[in-house]
Amino acid sequence: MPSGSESRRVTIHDVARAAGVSRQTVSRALNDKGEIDHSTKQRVLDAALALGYRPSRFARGLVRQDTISVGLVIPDLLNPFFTEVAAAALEAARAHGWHVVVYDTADSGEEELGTLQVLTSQVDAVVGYFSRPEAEIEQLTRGLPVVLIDRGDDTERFSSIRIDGRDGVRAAISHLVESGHRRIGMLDHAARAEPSVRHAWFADAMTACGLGGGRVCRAEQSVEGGESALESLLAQHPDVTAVFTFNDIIAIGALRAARRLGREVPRDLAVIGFDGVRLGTLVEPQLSSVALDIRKLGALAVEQTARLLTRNSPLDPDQLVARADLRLRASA
Amino acid sequence: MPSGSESRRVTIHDVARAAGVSRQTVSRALNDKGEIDHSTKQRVLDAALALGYRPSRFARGLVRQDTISVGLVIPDLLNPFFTEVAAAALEAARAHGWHVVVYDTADSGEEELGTLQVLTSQVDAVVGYFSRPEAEIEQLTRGLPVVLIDRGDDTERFSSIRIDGRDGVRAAISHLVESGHRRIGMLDHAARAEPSVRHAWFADAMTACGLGGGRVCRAEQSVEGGESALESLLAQHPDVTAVFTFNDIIAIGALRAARRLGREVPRDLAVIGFDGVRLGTLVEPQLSSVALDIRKLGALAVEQTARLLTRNSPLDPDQLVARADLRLRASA
DNA sequence: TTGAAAGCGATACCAT
DNA sequence: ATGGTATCGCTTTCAA
Repeated sequence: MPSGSESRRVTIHDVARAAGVSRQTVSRALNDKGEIDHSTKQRVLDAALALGYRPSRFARGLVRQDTISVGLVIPDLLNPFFTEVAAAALEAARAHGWHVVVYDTADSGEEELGTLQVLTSQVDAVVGYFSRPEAEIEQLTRGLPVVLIDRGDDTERFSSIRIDGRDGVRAAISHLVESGHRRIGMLDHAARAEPSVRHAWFADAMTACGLGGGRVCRAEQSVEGGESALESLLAQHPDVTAVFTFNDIIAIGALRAARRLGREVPRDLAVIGFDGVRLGTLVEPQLSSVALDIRKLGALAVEQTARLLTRNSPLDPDQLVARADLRLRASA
Repeated sequence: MPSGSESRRVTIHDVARAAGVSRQTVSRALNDKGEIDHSTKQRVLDAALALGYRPSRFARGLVRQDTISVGLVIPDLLNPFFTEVAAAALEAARAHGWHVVVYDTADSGEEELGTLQVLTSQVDAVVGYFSRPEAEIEQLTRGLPVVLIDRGDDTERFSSIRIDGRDGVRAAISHLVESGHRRIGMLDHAARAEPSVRHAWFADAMTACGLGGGRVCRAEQSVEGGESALESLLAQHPDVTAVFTFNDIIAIGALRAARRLGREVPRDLAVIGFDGVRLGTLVEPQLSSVALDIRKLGALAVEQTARLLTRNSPLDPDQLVARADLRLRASA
């Protein structure tokens, strides 16, 4: 068996002893305070280096109540949309000098719970995506500032950054109709039992355009999910000439499936996604999308967190909204 | 002006007083220890809830020396390769029960320094990408376990996960040659002054195939960088029929530029990238690449960190290697 | 310039 | 079942 490390932690005390000074003097030397003799300081620094001393972040945090850490909870970092949200949040948090602890819940409710469990004792605030009931989250976070992102409409207890794509989706459908499309389908997400809010916007827009409910298929939130969903949709409704999707990743799947099925986009099938991820500009044809300002979304979430943290006039719900607007590219 | 929060922190002491018990009893109630009367426990819990009490993570960390946090330093989270590395590291870290604090250095040496500065007092180990000189990193991390990823060859002081793509690149070039290509170019990265290690592999492979040095252009690590680099390359050497690129993101830029220039891939121009990011399967045509097992890369980095952390037989350099192998798809 | 002592907020150990 | 006391490692305050 390997010879275990039975080495006790090197503390400030050890350094003090080695340098022949008191602990306070060590503290002074290490923290670049004035009021210390240059040679003493050097001696302390040498001793610290020699012993491999590192201050305990806990002990230090205990006395100097500064450093703030926030937990960022993301369902799936590999989903480009969430990647962008994370990057945006990271950037905004850095401006505040915060440390961001990132958790990927792997799109699983259980992981979410486990994450929440360990997370809460490690951070000063929580930002991110949660699918569990509010009561559950509340119980686990007990008093921690929490900012949810894109949490449907059931957000009573927590601040939530809402996404408002109603007008954007309306514009998307209008555009399709003006382009001559009549049989328009939607690829909704499949995560929950009920249709998504985005589906509701879609349905409203269809109605507003004098069209029926539209054909809907459910899709997993992945490229593959989008592919098979489009296949199902077209199998059931071969006459569909345009699709709106829950998000861009699904749309990109639809693009691929269309190609495979020999439908040229946008000639034989128009596709409009939702989110406006960068990835949409890399595929061929470039993806039209009801696009969010994702950086602003992240900044908003962080801003609200900051206000909650300082108990300083939190933004109210109608300021916590990120609008999504139609951004036309090549796919529709 | 907003009425500032002058509220002192609620401590275990306050809860104890409110519940009419001692602090220890509060601790018991909150940590689900046995040896406590049910009604007492309930009373304590109620008091805690009422006061909005949250244990100090610092105080707790000080006495229970468990929770481990590692800092993950990434140059640019929006670069799909780094996204994948981050996701892989996150996953591996979760298995250890670690918390991962993520820092995006925005590809800037200065940010890197700033990050290192604040980071070191917040984590128990550091993993990631660094471009600064080792001596500088060492000075800033002083004794913290550090695991570098893909740090060229100048890695004396730290553990580093090396990427070995020599054979993979050789295979790539051989494949091109066998497909009839003779004039092969490379789009190297432009971050540093010297050519990259990957360029050296390229040059060696070219030599081994009896071809000259090949035409090289520098590219920024972005799709746009790849686009303009390919344009330059073809402007200077219109006779080039195949390119190998520093990484996939640049290759994808090359793909786009080729399309714009009316060169069909792979017929008029073969393209092979490096990294093997998922994104490569989403573009058209799908990207051939000298591909890494990125999850393994992340797992390896975390594994070594764990060993360093426990001072438990760290892996030696030749075990810290991620091989990259040719993965042929449609672009070559 | 330096040191002694008093916290910071929790948990562990040992009494009771 | 509950409370007293020591302790974790550091910084701050105040004397010397």
